[in-house]
Amino acid sequence: MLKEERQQTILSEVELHNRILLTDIADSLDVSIDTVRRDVKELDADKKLRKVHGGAISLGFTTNSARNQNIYALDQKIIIAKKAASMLKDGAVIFLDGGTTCLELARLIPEKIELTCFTISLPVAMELSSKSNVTVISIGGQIAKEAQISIGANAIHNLSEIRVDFSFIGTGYVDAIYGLTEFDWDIVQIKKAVIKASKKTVLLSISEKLNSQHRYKTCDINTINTMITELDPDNQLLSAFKHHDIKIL
Amino acid sequence: MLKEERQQTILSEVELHNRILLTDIADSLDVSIDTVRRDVKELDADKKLRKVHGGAISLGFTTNSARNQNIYALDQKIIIAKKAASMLKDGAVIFLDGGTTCLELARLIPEKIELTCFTISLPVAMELSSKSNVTVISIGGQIAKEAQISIGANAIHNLSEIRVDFSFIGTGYVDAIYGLTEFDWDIVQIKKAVIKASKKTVLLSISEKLNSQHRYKTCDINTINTMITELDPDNQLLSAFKHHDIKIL
DNA sequence: GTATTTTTTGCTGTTTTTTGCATTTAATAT
DNA sequence: ATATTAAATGCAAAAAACAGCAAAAAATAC
Repeated sequence: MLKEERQQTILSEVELHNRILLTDIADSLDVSIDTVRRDVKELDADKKLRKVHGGAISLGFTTNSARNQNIYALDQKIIIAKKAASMLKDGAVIFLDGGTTCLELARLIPEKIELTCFTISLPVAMELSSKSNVTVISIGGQIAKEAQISIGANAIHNLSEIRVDFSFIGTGYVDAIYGLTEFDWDIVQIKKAVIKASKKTVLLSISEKLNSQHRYKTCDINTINTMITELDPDNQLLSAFKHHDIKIL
Repeated sequence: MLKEERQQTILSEVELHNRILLTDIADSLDVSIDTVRRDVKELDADKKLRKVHGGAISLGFTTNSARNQNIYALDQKIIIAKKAASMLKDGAVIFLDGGTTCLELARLIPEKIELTCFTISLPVAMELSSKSNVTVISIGGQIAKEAQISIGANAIHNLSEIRVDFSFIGTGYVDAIYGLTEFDWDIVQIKKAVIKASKKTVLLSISEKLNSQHRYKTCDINTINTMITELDPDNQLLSAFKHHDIKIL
């Protein structure tokens, strides 16, 4: 690999993630840390990025508004994603659901944690593919157009052959009594398969969805091991869930 | 070989692959490294490319790989995609490979043709999911980060369980004698599985890739049933392929 | 046609650049 | 404070660039 090419890669990684670790780059480019250090030093001298202890950060760190599309309740979802990210342990094997909250989580996965991540979501897989520390495995199947996730018998079968440490899932509706419910039958089947394939299931949901239900049931609320909302765990709105054996973050 | 001719070759190689190594060029053109060095030096002085230590880089090469929006030779790829789209029949079951040419084909699939489309490519699957007339099935597997396609044993296994009418594939390099070759071993394995899963295989390749080889072989040229380039089928450059049992579009 | 000049090309030895490793020094975390 | 991690430094091997030279090829002159 050419030196110039390598530096370009480093630069685009920095632009993409706003910050990088030298060790990550060295690993993903398969060169020594010294080489990366020297590259970053040069790029810093050329004012292409800013070198910091252990890594580098993008110059235009503030003006990264391009990505901020119109995701509903993005701020809340980022809060949730950050809480969820704090649960990630090095070497873990996890599953990520579709939906904008899980997509935020994918974006916020720390660069220093090695993960193996299964997903049924095309956007999540795309996002994760830019992370050198994450091994991404896409679950194939028929694509549900709206949600851009794999569904159907094939996806369910594929899920039946794995077992992950944690799955992070979203839901259409959640209620302390009725549990997790969905508008869509196919989605329910997939989520059931996901839960079955997980040692622990983590529900990510904005507080607006609390105390709502719909026609098809995914699972009882007890099936969920951890529930994450944007609220403080002591918030009154969550009290109904505290009677169950659910950890609230 | 004429000097002009050689420099033209170097230039198109750079454009095609974004970067070249001087040693590779010297090897493939069968001239000394010094000659290539001098050529590249001249081309650099003429601002046709950028010379770097050990090789040269295309001027339009800014961001590394997958995420750069300006697709090289887009016009030619659109011509190819249009020709390929004309092969599509209502009710067909097809496979689409990764790569920018196949992505163009995905974009150009007519709205009035009902299709079932398998793919290993995340961007292709995303693109197709916006088309109401196409049933999309994603082939799961480990995601190759650069190419954003599913690779590995799981993907190959999944492919072994399907059989499509047509597969549209790209290739890194193609030659009338050496057949289809790639830079990457994993990619070769996947492509082999794709070909096996297809009744007919259609190769999409811009003409610049003709008469080029690399280290790992995907298949003989005879394996391909139809070959589509941006050129007129009668073009001289394609004559070497006419001796084989290949339909040229 | 031949002779001469110019250009091109490949080779040789030398210099420079790049890279990885080991060691020391500095910074950060616990 | 101590342990851990990153940075700086010097060094050596490998690769690439460079300069100069001579043979070959092409262009030009005679």
